[in-house]
Amino acid sequence: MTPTIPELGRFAEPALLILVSLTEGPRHGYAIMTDVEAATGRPMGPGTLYAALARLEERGLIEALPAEDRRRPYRLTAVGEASLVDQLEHLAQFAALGLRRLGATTR
Amino acid sequence: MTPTIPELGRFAEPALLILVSLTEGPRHGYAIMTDVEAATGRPMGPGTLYAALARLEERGLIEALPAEDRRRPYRLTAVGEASLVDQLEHLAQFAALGLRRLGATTR
DNA sequence: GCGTATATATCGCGAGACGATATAGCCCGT
DNA sequence: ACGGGCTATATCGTCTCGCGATATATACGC
Repeated sequence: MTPTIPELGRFAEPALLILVSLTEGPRHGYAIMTDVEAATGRPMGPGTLYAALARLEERGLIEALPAEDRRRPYRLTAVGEASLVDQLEHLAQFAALGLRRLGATTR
Repeated sequence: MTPTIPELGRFAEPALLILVSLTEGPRHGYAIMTDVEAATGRPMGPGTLYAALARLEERGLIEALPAEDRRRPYRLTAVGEASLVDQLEHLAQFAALGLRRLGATTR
């Protein structure tokens, strides 16, 4: 695996999907759910969603905004955005490396 | 998350690292371990490694070759390679989408 | 008023990531 | 020849996490 990819670590699926969804602006849980489902085809159940949201907030990657109606919107923190950029860059490099190795052309 | 990414599912970290490592040819467990560690910086312990190998073999993504010395080499199956291409392509698309959203330039 | 969509919360199972530990053969230096 | 470090695999236990199921409540349309 010749070229070095630093810090390729723990890219948890649902968490990343949530963070990317939040790049379009603040959103509450249910909106993220439908958004992600629309984008990926696979539904993300509430168990997965709210658990991941709680973890992300706890770790300071997202933060809660004052609730409107019964909606509890979240937005990316600076840390969250930086972390997302970082992870996506590693991910992109890793995927590119693998595909290069396989001789496949990135569509 | 406007553009649709079908089947963005379960991109398990260690499993993918193993599969990518095996694209360079058949390798036994320990070689994969050191290879991955060299490439990523972070060591993958034997617990993670051999458990993941067992799962990958069980699912037909890799297969064992006749043992040389005390080494038990594995190689990618056709299914494994196809699956890897598939996952890496989705991963690349996803990462690209996210980075585009963030307005970041891929280094 | 009844069903459906919106919205969040919580529990529990099972899979998996990962550190720790065990075992054993091999190679090298002294 | 022996001791230490590298090669190589196996296994156990824990903790995290993904995810389905379920519960609850409000709002909207028919």
